[in-house]
Amino acid sequence: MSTIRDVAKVAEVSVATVSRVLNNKGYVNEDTRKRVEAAIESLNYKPNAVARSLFKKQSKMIGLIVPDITNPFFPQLARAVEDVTNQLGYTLVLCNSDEDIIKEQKYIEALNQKYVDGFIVVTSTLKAEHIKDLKVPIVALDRPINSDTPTVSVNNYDGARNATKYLIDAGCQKIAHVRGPHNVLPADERYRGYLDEVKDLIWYRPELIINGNFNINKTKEVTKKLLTVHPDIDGIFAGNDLMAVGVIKAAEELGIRIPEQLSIIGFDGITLCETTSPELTTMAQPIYNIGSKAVQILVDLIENRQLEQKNYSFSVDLIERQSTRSR
Amino acid sequence: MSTIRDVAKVAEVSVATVSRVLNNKGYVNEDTRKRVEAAIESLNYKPNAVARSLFKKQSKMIGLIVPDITNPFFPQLARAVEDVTNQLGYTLVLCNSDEDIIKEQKYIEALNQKYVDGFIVVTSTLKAEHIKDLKVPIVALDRPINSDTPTVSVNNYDGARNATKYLIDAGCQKIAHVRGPHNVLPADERYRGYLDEVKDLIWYRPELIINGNFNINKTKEVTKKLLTVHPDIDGIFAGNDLMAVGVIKAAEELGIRIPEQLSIIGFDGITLCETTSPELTTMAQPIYNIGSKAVQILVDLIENRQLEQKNYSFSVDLIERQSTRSR
DNA sequence: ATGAAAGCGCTAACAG
DNA sequence: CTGTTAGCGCTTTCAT
Repeated sequence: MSTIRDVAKVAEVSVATVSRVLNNKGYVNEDTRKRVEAAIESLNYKPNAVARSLFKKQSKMIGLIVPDITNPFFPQLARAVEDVTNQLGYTLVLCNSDEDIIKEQKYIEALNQKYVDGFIVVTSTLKAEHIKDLKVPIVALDRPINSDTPTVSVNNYDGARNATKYLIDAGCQKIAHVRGPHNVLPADERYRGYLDEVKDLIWYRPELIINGNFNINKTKEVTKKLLTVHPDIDGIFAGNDLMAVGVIKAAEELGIRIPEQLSIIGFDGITLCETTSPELTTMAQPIYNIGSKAVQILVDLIENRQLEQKNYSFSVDLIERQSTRSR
Repeated sequence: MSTIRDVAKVAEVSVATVSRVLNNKGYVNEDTRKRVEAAIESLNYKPNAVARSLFKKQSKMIGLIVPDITNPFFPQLARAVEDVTNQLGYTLVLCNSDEDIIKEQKYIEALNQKYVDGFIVVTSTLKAEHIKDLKVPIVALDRPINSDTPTVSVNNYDGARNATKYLIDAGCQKIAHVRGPHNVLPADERYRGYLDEVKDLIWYRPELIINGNFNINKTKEVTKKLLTVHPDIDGIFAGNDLMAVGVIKAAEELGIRIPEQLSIIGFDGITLCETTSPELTTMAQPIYNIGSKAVQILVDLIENRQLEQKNYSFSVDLIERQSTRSR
């Protein structure tokens, strides 16, 4: 590993000059630049990122904190984030928080000590108070932290209304909703969307709403119970795709045919939708765009560029597959 | 952000002493240690990891290079790797290579400049020559690089034999194999296992082996073709779970019932197996253990500990689910 | 047991 | 246009 001094020596200039050509900054004569470049080449010199970090107090790294990369929504997001992070010259540090505030804070602190330049976080536990004296920018993904923190997410309320409407339009006469965990904003919003769409319909009853906790097996259990008590349910809007899978499993075990007897629509648009049988109709988030936008915003913030917009709310698209009757 | 100097000042000692208590190294009087600790506490001092890195030439970070975190095998692996990395006091950098040697090399170089302490790589493209002058340890995961590089993987050959045997024992009379890409060792080994198990059986023919490239849709296509030409195939060993899903899709479209008419067994044991209908029988890798072991080895290497063993080959376990007839 | 000082590799005044 | 130099915050000889 050669250093900037070695290069300087070979090129017969000072380290300052080498630094100038390295960073394309300040005046440097064309000939000496050539010499320096030749020296760099011949020594196969690579600048030391750590030394640079120490001086600049930034590391060209960003931290991504997700609840659990194992949840199939996150790999796609992480992929987008990693791609763009990299394209913009940064390096991605991945952290799994398990929705545990302690872990989140430990990660943030540890990465701060490494001069990480910013964070992208998916969290329901981290609040304004926890990040108030963070000196680097942070952007909230999927779930807002507070109004000061730039957020990129999706219009869950509208998406949920549309999903529900779709089921109604497809002729469903009694539509249930499997909601996600309380106090996870997207789950709450999707619930609200469903409710506002059906609350005035004659068949509506609060018992049609059950909690699947964004979890397949939990959903399977509660759905089996629900379908047993209300065998006339002919449509279910699941608060996410994972829970929609749970609904499929429940229907299967009860011998209910999808979509003939029961239409199911999910939410998120993860690739898992295409591997189930029947394949899942869903309200798809533009997952890649969301991740990508979050990084762009973060890097704008890091590099002190003006943000055109602080919050981005993407809309969600219906993808019709086999789990719903076509209208 | 206070520095070690601030602490020294408050504790009325030299920075050297502070450093000693920080690192629990060298002599330091009990009283002064107390004073220093109090100062650290009162200033809420956190040592600067970058400065430390610069001096020590190591960063307490490790790089994980996988083909694509979006492939459902990798999130589970990444999760294990991240967990253990973290438990051992390191930070994980995630890289998606797309099996592109150029990207792999770019990542390695970039991380080297950050003094990353070691790498865990899943690759079929990286060869000995590419890593020969890497100064930090590297461990190969899932696929070996060369005999010098510690490797943790699974006994693909035996697993494949057992998978095939299982189908035979379950009464299948004509068993096909959907293999993964050539020159990806696990795919080759699984193919070999299948072949050795069936090559002497009277029904065996080379046409029973098709290439699904570890890809769902490709597999669906080739399998449909195969099943059309050979409608008497009653068992398929898919080289991984993803391809097994493709097989399910193919059978579905052809109206072939699983497992009554066709038994399917996959390989890997990803969680996806539990979301399909029918749920997939598979030869499951101990994915978490594999990832975990890889990190342990890597950190042993980083910290100059003697390796008990350089290569680990885990065995693979049959998990019976709904896609195969029970014997 | 403690402190002074050099230096990890780089950048950015500042001088010239 | 180029060089000298002082750090960035930490660790580690080497004295004392």
